[in-house]
Amino acid sequence: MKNYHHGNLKEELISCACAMCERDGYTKLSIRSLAKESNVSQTAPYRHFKTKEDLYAAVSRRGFNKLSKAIHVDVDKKVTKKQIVDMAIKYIEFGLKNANTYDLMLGTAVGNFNNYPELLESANSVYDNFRSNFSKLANDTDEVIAFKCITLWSMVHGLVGILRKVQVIANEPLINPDDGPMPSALFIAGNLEDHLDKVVSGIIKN
Amino acid sequence: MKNYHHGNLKEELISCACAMCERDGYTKLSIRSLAKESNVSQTAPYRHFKTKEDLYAAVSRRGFNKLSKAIHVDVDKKVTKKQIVDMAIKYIEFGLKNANTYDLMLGTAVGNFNNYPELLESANSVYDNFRSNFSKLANDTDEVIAFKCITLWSMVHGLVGILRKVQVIANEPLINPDDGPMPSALFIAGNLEDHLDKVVSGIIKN
DNA sequence: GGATTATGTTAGCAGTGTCAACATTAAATT
DNA sequence: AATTTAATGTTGACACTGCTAACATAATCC
Repeated sequence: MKNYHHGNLKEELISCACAMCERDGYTKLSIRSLAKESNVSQTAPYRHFKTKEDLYAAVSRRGFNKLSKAIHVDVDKKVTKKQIVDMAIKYIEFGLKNANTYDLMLGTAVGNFNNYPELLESANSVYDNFRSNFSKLANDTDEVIAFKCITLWSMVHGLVGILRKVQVIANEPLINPDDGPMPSALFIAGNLEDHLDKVVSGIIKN
Repeated sequence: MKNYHHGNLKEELISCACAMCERDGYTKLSIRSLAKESNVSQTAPYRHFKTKEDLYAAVSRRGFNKLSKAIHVDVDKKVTKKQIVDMAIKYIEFGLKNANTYDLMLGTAVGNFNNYPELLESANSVYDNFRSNFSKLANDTDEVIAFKCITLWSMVHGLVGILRKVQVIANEPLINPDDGPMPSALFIAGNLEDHLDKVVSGIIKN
């Protein structure tokens, strides 16, 4: 046999898993189907991921890295309120455009991030975007900044979850139920900027 | 055999499933383990739930009913801002105290609530608490009320999710990582009232 | 009371996570 | 360079899962 050893299987597995996760949702992602889609034997992935949670962690990490890049704002000293609102919108857009992956990232499939230092690092880098921006907005103590971060992060995280549910649950006329989640989300996102602006105003007055 | 027919199996299955769901998480809840725990054959539950999603929907519905009761405020005409903040705190407490069930309710395990009219009704009743309170707080149009509801719901939903992640991700000193999620949540919840107050203030100024 | 329906059981399929045993290649050591 | 060792692949197997079909029993309806 020529390529008994693949050479770059781990990378290929992760890429493939990321694609499958976003395509079908992480619950449909199985190690066996991943192996099949990658043209290796059923148990080959176990050489690189001891458990399914390990695989989840790897996919999740990619997601956090992507999210971190998506919301990053490159600024030197001062940050304006508008830039924070922009970051919030970028975050929400990521969550809606990568809904399946986002579910994995912020869900409970990976129980404890402490078991996956690299994942923890990537998730931290998302948080650092929040902290960095808020610290450049005003001269607050670390504790106040942390509270602001948690509050805004909760807001945008909640919006990602609720915007996907609300058209089903609330049955409100402001969202067209015939549309998929994306159109309605974009619709709201357009008007949401004002709301986020008000919310952020409330937060930074702390 | 005496009791070949159980008589009240569906109810018992749902109760048992709710307990198992909250105890082990909905991902660990299997129809077969549920059957075993209920002392019936493996496939007996299928007489009452055609698919696993049907079972999820039943458990989720119980959760929404419980949540709806938990956040309900009985008022006649006027609602104060404090009462809205109270409702928000009650919501967050529910989400943290029933974390596993909450994951099921607000997650994607039940894909489309429209397939489960009773579940939809129960979820709607939660939303109605928000709407009812906001409509008694100010004289807004339906559209404005809807936006306020979505904003606040997102806030509290997000907090439920983030408060459980943040002690791991953010590594902030304000939360003791040795504590379980409940103590840290309660700690934050104590100080959170002020923050929620400000957020609600921002929302109702719309 | 007999037919129909509801509700239970047993047997079995395909798919899953995971492990053990084995095969082959790459890397490290002497 | 040869040999040992480690890394990485395969096959086979076990227990568990969702789900269906075929059958058994009990409750209900005419």
